Amino acid sequence: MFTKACEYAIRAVLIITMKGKEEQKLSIQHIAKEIDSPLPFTAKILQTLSREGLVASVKGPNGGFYIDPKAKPVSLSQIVKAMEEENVLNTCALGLKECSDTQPCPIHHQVKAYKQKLKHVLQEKTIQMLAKELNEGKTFLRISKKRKK
Amino acid sequence: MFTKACEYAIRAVLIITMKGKEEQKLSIQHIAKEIDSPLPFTAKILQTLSREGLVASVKGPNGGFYIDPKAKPVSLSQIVKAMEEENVLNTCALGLKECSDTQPCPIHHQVKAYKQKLKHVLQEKTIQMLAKELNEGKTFLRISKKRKK
DNA sequence: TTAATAAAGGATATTTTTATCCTTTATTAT
DNA sequence: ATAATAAAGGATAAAAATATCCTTTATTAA
Repeated sequence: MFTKACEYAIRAVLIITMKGKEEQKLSIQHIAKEIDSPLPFTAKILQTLSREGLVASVKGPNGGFYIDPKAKPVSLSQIVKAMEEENVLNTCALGLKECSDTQPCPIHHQVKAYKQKLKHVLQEKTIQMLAKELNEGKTFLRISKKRKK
Repeated sequence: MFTKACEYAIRAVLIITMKGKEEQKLSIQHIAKEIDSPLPFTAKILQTLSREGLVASVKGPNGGFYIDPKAKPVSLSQIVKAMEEENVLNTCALGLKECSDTQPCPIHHQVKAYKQKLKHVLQEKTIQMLAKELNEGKTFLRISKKRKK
């Protein structure tokens, strides 16, 4: 559905939102380990996210990534857009250049409803909402270790 | 959503179903032109589809591709499977190895419904059904030329 | 039986995505 | 000021997807 880059991006912003504070920023190393992603590739993605203003970053000792608590919540679609994948849900499922309600491809109608719903999810769901559910243990980003007896 | 290879595959089988008859088979050239796809790449894809038994083919003069009228209708998911993309709808949207109803990723539930419905569409819709709608002018594979006055 | 035709198959090339490495810049602590 | 640290940025490498080319095999028509 998304590219690896986009998957890592969403996971990274989630971790930064959950664990990054202005007084204790997260390093690339920490983030990559936490989301189990290749470190240098993750660094590139964080560069993009930082440039796009979706995460805050500071260089140097004690530097790293965090979310400005004054900043507006970040929607999933903002991240998808930052990773230049906005068209995942806007292109024809059969790859036709011309495909629309008036000139639909053979599966246009069947696919349309679901694309729209998903688009809505991406627009409405913010990283902050998802981070909350993660904190509450309702959802997961990594395999929850079996607790010792 | 699908790879180019899979898009071409679906479009190719549709064209073969609509226009290919045992007594008048379709050449690779004809198919590639019809679905506006790169010829040699399309040839490769047709090889796969033929090997998987989703289309019939004959070599030599007057050879080409057609659909055996005695064969069972082909579902979209059969094509997707033949192109080895069955997992498009079975993998976690955030790329997690472990993601399930009991250990859901942050967007598992939101995405699940979408994936299931789409999976259902792929299983239920056959190329024959879609070809019928194409023939009836209800759907399109190429830009319909504006008719002259 | 031979020549022509058209798909099958194998090898190779190009492009995009994924991933890595190295140098530069900003920031902090000493 | 200087050294250490950590992200930013640029250049490069590896892998996968897309695309092309050439030879072989099967079939048909002459």
